[in-house]
Amino acid sequence: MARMTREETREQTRERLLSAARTVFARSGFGGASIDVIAERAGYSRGAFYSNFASKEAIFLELLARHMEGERKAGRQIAASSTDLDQIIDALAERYATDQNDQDWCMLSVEFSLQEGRSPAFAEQAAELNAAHLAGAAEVVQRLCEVADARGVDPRRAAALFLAFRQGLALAASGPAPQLTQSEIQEGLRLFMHALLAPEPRA
Amino acid sequence: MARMTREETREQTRERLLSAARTVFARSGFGGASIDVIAERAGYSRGAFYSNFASKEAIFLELLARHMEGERKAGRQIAASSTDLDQIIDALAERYATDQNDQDWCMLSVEFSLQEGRSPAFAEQAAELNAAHLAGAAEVVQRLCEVADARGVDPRRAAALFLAFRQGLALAASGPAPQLTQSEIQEGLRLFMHALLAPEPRA
DNA sequence: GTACTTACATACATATATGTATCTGAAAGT
DNA sequence: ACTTTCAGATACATATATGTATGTAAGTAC
Repeated sequence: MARMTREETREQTRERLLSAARTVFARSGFGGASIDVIAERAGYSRGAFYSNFASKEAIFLELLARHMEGERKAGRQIAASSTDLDQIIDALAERYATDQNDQDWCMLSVEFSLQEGRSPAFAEQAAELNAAHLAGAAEVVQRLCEVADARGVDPRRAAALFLAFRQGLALAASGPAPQLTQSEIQEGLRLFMHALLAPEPRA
Repeated sequence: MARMTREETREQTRERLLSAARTVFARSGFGGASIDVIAERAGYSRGAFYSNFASKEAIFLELLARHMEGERKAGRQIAASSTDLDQIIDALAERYATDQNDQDWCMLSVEFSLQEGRSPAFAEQAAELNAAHLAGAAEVVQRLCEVADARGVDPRRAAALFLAFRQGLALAASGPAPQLTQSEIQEGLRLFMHALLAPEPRA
């Protein structure tokens, strides 16, 4: 590792801080995470943190934005990976039931949502991110509707319901005594996706 | 209001503290709520609080236990109110989509769940409550299965999925810019309950 | 090579939380 | 009525957080 330029080291510490923050947030939640711990874990001091981020909220928002961007891409990719509805649904269900990182983020999104209701300044920035995230999910649903040749489905609504369900599942799966096994979650996701796309089979 | 006996006043302050705590918790969450604020809102000092409860966790657990007990009764009652599956489901969906208090509690349960993953001592007591809650929900599902004459449905699993979904919905409905309207939530709940009880209509 | 700039560390000021120890006034007992 | 007891208030000790101000060593520019 040769000598680094200033910009490079700065970029590196930023990344390290972000990475440490991700871990600490996942473990302690937004409120429970302290800047001290984040900085320490990254191998820096609080000074380094404040030199790179304005506040705990700022780094959290950046992390969340990055994660959502990644999720959007992944969702799109899976949706485009097949033309068979069942296959796509299976792939999505497996991913969301398995990916620990995503589940961590579901948990964080939860605190994020809670925070929104409390801090108006936070909510403003959150609204933007959430809208983008929802729009991304809606695109995936749209694609599923086309594949399934399902009409009369509002992609936005279905996406919002799906995201809500996924978040709830992540919570249920967390903790020392999860109420649902991974396979049950996967099965639940499949069931729900099929139900969302099916024309309501009312008696 | 005549003179009160000591036991009576103590009971009164206990209730007032509990009521205040419910409001403060709903507004600020578990972590954000301070004992100071709770006591003040109830019209007492911190001394009164500590005279009646051991800690913030203690009062939270008591509130949660009470709420879950109430929910269990309400669920049972609704489930027993009709012999028509659709009617029961509609009634349940309406209640869960409408009841603000219940939604507040869903949010609190969320923080509760998050807390479980962090504090082992907390988790121990939580496990008990959660188990009871889940069992109550499973009973209701059991009843629905009987009414629907549905076989091959695991009530426990279905109940856990339902609770997860409901919690996710409560989150989505909260905040200044809810992503789902009340009627969409109600509709979503109906859809999901029907899907849970239907024998999987795999192609 | 000298002067400037800045990334990060250290130390400080401040706020806010919990929990405990002590005090006081009113109900309860005799 | 006098004493005892206890619910609740006040004051204190302590912990832990954020954010800022200042210091320093290393990179950059002339």
